[in-house]
Amino acid sequence: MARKFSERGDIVPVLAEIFREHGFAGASLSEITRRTGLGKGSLYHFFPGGKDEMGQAVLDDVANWFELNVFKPLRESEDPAAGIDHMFRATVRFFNSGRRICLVGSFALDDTRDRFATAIHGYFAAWVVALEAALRRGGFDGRRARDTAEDVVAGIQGALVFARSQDDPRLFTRAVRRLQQMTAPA
Amino acid sequence: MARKFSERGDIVPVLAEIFREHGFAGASLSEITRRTGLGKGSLYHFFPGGKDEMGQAVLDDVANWFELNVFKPLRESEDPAAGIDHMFRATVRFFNSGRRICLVGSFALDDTRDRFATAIHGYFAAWVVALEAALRRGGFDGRRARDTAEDVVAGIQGALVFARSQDDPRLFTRAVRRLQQMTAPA
DNA sequence: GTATTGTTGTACCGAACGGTACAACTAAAG
DNA sequence: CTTTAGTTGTACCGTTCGGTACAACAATAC
Repeated sequence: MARKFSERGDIVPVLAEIFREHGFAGASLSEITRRTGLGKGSLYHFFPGGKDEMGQAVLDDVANWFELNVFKPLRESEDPAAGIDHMFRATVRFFNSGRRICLVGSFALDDTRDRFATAIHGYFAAWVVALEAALRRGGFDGRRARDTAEDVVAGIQGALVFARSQDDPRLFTRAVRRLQQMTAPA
Repeated sequence: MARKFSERGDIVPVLAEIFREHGFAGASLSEITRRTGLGKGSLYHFFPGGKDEMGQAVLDDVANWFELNVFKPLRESEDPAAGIDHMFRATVRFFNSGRRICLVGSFALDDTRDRFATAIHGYFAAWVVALEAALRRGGFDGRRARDTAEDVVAGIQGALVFARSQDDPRLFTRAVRRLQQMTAPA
């Protein structure tokens, strides 16, 4: 076997950052080759499906991260409040305290959504379901658990957009703190 | 004077819809000529600055609509609660009950934001300021008025993204109803 | 009628797009 | 050293991109 010069795993985070900055449609192959340092040859060697496969790989990577660092703790933490607390801290960390936007959310807005519909749908759905279950275990009744979970997940998205529009990450962290209060047992 | 065959005012709403569907980067001139029915000649006659000027015109149009239908009622309504109620109804109408995404929000996410920074910043800032003032007139103290205004504006954005990700507009309308409850006097 | 002004379609530009083909190379296995 | 599989750079493909030039047109003013 020949030695691997690069690996998909090394490239995906770079791709993610590019898609975050330019959106899926706006991310050109020339920008991708420049930032990854890989020629088209290598790029299409790792992603024979081209840009679409890169987008899918990035979404999968994000999904894995959240599954491991957010959904699973939410599901398996013995103390549901601890799981929720963990979620908020991981989320703030992931979005770099509001300086980073949500790739899935950005893909969800324009017609990019059609190509990645299941991944985008699944990401938000899994988040809401996991949070809803934790809230319910923490004493919220069914209706309120569901509503609060939706409000928190959507609220995080909105706060990212808002903070970015004002070029002020603190708007995100402050909003998250208030969302966290919504999850405290009444 | 020669007769006007078309007017900027007739074209802008079509442009808005195209930008909503494809994003700014993803909206191609060929799609624009197709949907507007105008050749490049006419297009560049009305928008000598090209796509950038089209984007600016669309943002201005949205800003005007919100100024007239949301911010002004919020500011001038004698009963602040009535102004806020008006805001929510106008907002739901504007976003077609969750079937339409927010153009400004979509522009805010990728590097399109850099070109239209002031317009995007101004849109959200004006909204928060107007809502905050109304809440304060309605009895909210300063801190709580500001926080609630931010939560509502960001919450609407997030609900639009979330609803679209799940392809379920009702997620938007339900979220808005809950946001509206947050604005009810304690 | 003619002149004027505003509007339009078409042909065209160079550049960049996403994607393909393939020969050259690297490094480990034998 | 030779083989073999994995990786890379480069040249190239047809298409589409945003944008320009301009002649032809329509409608009003005179």
